[in-house]
Amino acid sequence: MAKKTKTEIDGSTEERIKEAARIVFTQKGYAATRTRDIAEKAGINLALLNYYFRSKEKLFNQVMLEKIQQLFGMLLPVLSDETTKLEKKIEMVVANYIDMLLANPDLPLFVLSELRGQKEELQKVLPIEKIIQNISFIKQLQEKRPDIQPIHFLMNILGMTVFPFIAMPAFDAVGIIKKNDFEKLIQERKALIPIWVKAMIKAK
Amino acid sequence: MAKKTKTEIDGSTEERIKEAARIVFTQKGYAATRTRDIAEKAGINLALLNYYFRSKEKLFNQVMLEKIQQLFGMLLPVLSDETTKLEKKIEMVVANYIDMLLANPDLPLFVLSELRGQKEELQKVLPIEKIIQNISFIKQLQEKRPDIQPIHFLMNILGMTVFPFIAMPAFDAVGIIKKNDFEKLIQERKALIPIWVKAMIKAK
DNA sequence: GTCTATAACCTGATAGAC
DNA sequence: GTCTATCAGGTTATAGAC
Repeated sequence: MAKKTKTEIDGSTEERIKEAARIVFTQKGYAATRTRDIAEKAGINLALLNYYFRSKEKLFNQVMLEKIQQLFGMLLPVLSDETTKLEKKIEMVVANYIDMLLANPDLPLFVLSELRGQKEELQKVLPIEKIIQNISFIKQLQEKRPDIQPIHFLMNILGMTVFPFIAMPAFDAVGIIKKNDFEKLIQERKALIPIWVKAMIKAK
Repeated sequence: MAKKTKTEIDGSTEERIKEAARIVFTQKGYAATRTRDIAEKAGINLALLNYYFRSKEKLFNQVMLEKIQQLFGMLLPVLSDETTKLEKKIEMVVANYIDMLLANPDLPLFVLSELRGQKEELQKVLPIEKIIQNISFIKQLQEKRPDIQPIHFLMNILGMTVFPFIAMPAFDAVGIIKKNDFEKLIQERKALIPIWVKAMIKAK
């Protein structure tokens, strides 16, 4: 049996570079990332990175579009399902989101910070008008609480779910949460947030 | 009357540089900021920046320490006051925080993203042990809900309050919120969040 | 496709005149 | 204190050999 090449083990060179780019970009951000770091992590030479992706910026844009979809793309299918009732939707969104974030803890901070000043990017990826209206989630909220803009509840759900991941580096640095306890805390929140949100919706 | 110099109008040169640094660093982050941009914004020469602050990093650290205190420093006095009862504390924290954030909308995203991987910084500034225990806010929460870790409620308050500011660039880019409507929305939340939090604390 | 060597550029920092 | 000019180092991107 012939000895396997790196490519056979880890996938195509192009994909290896992209995977390295995902890791380095999300950890350090665009400006602080050096293409040399990506090349080294991918186990290839710097010239090869440019051979495949032409430039740092083009490589970044590919990664960024993926990450944006990863962060926002999951919301729509759940929120717009007509057959699921409001309470169930809240549970599903929170549970799905938390699972995804536990697998990608630095995703939100990366996307949201790299998004400052780059307005064009998002609008290409997401069908905006459809999100705001026609999402049954919004209608369901309006039926229950016509006196409060549905966007408030969406922000509350996202805030309570996503914020711990954004603040984790700070909370960890300050010693409020040891990194080991974090996942336990987040798992507790998976059950608690839906309870809280339902109470919020009823609150007068 | 003699013509006024720039310094007389805008404050000392050192302070003008620092103010320019605050703006540029918070908008673009450390890595993406060029000292030339700061110098230009301050209306001085690049050499002068180094004359006053020795290096980009030293200037950044000064700004960063300020911003950390601005973001976290306000919490303790309110949360640890023994004479204020829980409900009132919640109202005060939310109202004070929102006012501060409206005046510094990109503060949270800046601090939280620059904090990745820099653990030392925070611990110097904040007396951590005192925060976690001995804060009457924590005790008050434990009395009402001994079955839930107080940190959950702290995260909920901060999440609901801070998250809109972190996500605003994204929400704006995607067209969910026009920038003009943002402040109105935030002002609504100033009254709503305390109501929601109180409902959350009662929820079973 | 992959490498080495290098070009072209940019950025932080300093030297030295005023 | 403030400026101009420049250095030293690092970074992206490409040329050219294999």
